[in-house]
Amino acid sequence: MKYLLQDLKVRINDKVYIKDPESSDLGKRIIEHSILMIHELGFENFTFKKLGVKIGSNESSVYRYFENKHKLLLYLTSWYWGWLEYQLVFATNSIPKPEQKLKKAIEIITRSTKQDSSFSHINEVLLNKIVVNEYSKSYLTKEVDKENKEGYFSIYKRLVIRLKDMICEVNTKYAYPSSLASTIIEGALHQHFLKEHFPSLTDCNNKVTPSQYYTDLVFSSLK
Amino acid sequence: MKYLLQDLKVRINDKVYIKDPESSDLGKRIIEHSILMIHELGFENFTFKKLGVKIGSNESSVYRYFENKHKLLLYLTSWYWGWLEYQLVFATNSIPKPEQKLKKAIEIITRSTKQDSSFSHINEVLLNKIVVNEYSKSYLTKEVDKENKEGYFSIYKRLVIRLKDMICEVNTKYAYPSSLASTIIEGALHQHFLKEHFPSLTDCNNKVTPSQYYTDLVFSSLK
DNA sequence: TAAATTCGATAGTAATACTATTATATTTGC
DNA sequence: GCAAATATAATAGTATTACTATCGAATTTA
Repeated sequence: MKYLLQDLKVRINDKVYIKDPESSDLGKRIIEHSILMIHELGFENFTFKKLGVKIGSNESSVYRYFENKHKLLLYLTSWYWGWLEYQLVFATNSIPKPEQKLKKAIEIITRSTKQDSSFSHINEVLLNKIVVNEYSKSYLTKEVDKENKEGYFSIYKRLVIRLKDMICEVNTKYAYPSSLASTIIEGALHQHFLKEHFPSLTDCNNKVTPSQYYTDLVFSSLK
Repeated sequence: MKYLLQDLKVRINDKVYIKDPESSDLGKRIIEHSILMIHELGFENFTFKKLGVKIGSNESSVYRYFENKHKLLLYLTSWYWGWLEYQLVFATNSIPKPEQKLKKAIEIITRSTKQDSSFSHINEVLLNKIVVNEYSKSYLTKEVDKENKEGYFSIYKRLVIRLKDMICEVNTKYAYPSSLASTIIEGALHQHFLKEHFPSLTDCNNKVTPSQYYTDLVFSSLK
């Protein structure tokens, strides 16, 4: 799978970038180092100027790829959700039983990324941490409806709906499949965050994973 | 209850402000209009300069009350959680049966605020919307551990733990009471957001409330 | 009534988030 | 192999943000 993923290009709404960062060496360096720097500094303290210095290039060159850092965040998180969707489909495709399929899906979605493919310029482990810490900021804005209409969140939405469909396959009668799916995906990020920063607000720790919690939660509800 | 709440002063960690905004007329105007303006402009576009103009005062005067807008957000959200905690305790105190008590608690926590006390300078309806849209930004920062140590999130944590305790009273054996409690509180905000901006990702709408969804979720898990 | 506090006004700084221009370097198309 | 097109680096500049500092007038309090 590692090798398959290597050649996979996640297709991202071309309105989030001005010039496709996959199309040049500089573009790839922008992606690579923006992941490292956003992880290191946090999104608020990250600037294109600092990124320019880091990649031995110029602020204005970065602006040729992305309109602003918000669009860059949309690019990175879209890439992450696309990558996760691929993993989800790949891992669950061949499972015939709905229960087992859903169980696997929950596992894929709620686990924290442990290793990156270490070939490409994208470090998935750090990108996962960025999503935990920064994803909400990409939609908790005044522009969310406009950007949603333009399709900036379509990969994420597709992922939630895939999970919803799997829930429905297990129990057609369940009344809240969409809410449950969105709860799992968004909630898993939150539990990972709590584990790191507010351990008293979660039961997840070294021994108990978010996967276990959500598996229990989901199958109790669908029973 | 309305009248009781009027006189209730939510006690907020005094490190979040430089000068207690409750201690002066200007301070109260700062709180009142920052709620209106953050709701209107969103947190990112809100500045102390704009606030100064709105309250017919000066940027530098606002800085005498709050170090920066992040601290102001911490103040507002702490106030909200303190207010909600009061409502929770008030409404559940006299209920003897653990199941009914928890049911009521879920209702209080997951409902959207429908009316404000309309006496004080704080508009709870708008503040609730601010919490839905902005609360995550108060802790998804690089300073979260430091600020957590200084007690900036203690009211919120106390609320989660109260809910956790109620969950435990219903079922002592349940393995994930803290995670479930944090899921309800954070997840309810998320479902309200989805209802407004991503209706395809939730089952909540005019007819189905987050309260119903979470009540079902919780009691299924605790069965 | 003196002292202390509060507030409004003004000024100033460093950083951010861009935009514009130009010269050079590299790629590509013929 | 050369001209044209494109990409990049460097520089400069602007508006806004997020503050800090100072000062004098008004108000409160002791």
